[in-house]
Amino acid sequence: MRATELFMPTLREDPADAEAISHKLMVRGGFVRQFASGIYIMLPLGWRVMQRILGIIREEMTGIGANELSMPTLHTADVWQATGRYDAIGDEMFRLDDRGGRKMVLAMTHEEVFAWLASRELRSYRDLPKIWYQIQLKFRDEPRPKGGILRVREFVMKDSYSFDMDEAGLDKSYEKHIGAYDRIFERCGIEYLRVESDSGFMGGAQAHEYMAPSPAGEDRVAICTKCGYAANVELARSVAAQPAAPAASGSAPREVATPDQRTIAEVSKFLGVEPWGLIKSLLYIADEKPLLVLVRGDHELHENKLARHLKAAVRPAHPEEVLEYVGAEVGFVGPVGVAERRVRIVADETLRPEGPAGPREYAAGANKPHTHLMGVVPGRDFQAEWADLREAQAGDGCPDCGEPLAVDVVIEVGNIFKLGTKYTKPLNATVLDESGQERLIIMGSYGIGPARIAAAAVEQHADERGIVWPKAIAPFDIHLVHVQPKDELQSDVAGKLYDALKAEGWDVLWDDREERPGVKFADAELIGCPIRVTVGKKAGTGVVEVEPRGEGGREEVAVDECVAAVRRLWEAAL
RNA sequence: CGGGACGUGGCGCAGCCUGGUAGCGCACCUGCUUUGGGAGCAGGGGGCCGGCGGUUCGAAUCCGCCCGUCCCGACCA
Repeated sequence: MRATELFMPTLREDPADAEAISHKLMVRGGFVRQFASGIYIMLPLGWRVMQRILGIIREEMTGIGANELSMPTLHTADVWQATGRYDAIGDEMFRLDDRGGRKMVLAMTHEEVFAWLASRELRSYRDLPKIWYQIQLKFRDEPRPKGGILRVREFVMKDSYSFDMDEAGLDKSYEKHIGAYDRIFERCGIEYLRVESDSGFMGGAQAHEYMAPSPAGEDRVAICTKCGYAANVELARSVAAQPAAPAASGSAPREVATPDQRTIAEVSKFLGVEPWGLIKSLLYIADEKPLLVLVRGDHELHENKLARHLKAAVRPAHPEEVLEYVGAEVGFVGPVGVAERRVRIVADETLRPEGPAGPREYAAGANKPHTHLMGVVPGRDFQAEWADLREAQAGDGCPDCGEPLAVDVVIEVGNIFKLGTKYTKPLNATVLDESGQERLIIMGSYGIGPARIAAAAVEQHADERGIVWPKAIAPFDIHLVHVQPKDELQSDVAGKLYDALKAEGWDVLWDDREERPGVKFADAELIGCPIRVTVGKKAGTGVVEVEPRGEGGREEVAVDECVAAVRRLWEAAL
């Protein structure tokens, strides 16, 4: 394509409201424009990248026998009411009424509609297994869109759904998706991890997320480089790294005055006790009842783990509630004596007294103003229920092999869930088995965010000049910079090269604009096509330049050898 | 939802504190020159200063409310 025919609005400066590298570069490079908060326009370059990614996805989905179809994005509320999600999901769902007053929603995801279709069309075990997928818009009224294209309110998703007779069939469909997904992310040229994840409100047994490491990400994963354990920190298990607190002495807890010492850091310093010798006591509200949550002082509570343990939504208590329920202000809360106030106590496993090291003693808040207790022994001075509540930290031991874990910041680019009958049951999606028995279909659901793949690719492959696209998903394969379009000789060479390169099957962007050379070079580096061919002043002597976008130098080649030189660079490109 | 910031030609910003009817760079249009790293000169077009209300002789500027956008946290298949 000729640049003079292409809508390619590049910007010299970073947009003021962009923070993430991918956001800045995709706006500057003329790939996307923001329409409203969390709602983006895909410009021609951005849309080409999307199509490349979708092409790879389609090939790999076809490869596992999946069928593409297209579902509505405007749903009647009834299917969502049937599965209970109409009420379970709050403001994140866009809701509207039709002219007759019927409740409608914009699709956040499509389990309901796929299960509805399955319930009407799949009748026999002979119809299974099936994998259906679509590439379709999703709408989510995110409380806080951010990171440009990373967290938005309307976005394209590839979502597929598997339908099987039994768990064994589901396992196979799940494995097929793992294979396809591994190949998709590999082919797209991004670095990724497959990690264990929380099945969240999707429900279901097993779930993994595909994560692309990037500082622009919003999730954290714990990974073990030795044995391969990898999990989202919202469920990652780990072995606390820091040493245990002192062994319990026989004496009862004693009060110490700690004027104005509220935080772990303050109390630790004031009492001369390391953070891991403290108990962090956090008052939460679950089901409108108070709940004291305990973790060791050097640990962080992960609220999802708490919520999962309780099977209830939780929120931190307000300061007034803390005062009301435990009788002390925030900073002086502790576990001793709160059970008598009918406050339930849940404590992290690390504090459990039955460990190999036996009971330990800690310092904790005394539930009295400006006072802490020392020598508090879990199990003796207070009782609690035990659960894994703490967030895995870098340096913790791997739960499987004990090696230190690393924690990476990542962008979620895909996920896979074993759903079971969570959606087929309420929508009554059944088939008859060999014996004529009605059986619920076992379902799985599998998503990929193509725009997030693009953003992750930019995050992972960019330099100070612009984007360095992996070759499989670049908007064009070759950027043909025609330095002097008015020069007839150059035009002749550029035109011939354009045809020759296209004839080899490459997509070529021919920059035939009347622009200064500097502008063209800068745009080429910003847009980031894998290979640049420059037709300039030496074209008269039959010489042009070829250059890969990443590291690697520029070389001069004869016009006749240009295609071969490009092919060599193309093979070497990521 | 809690905290913070911002809103002035298409883009990036100054002006606001100390009220007097809007400016800079880039982009855009015309002409000439220039042409291998975001050109030069000359001329030109474009802004109800986010909205509403208030104070004032007079508001981009002061006050109030609202809207929008971004960032941190919470939240989030």
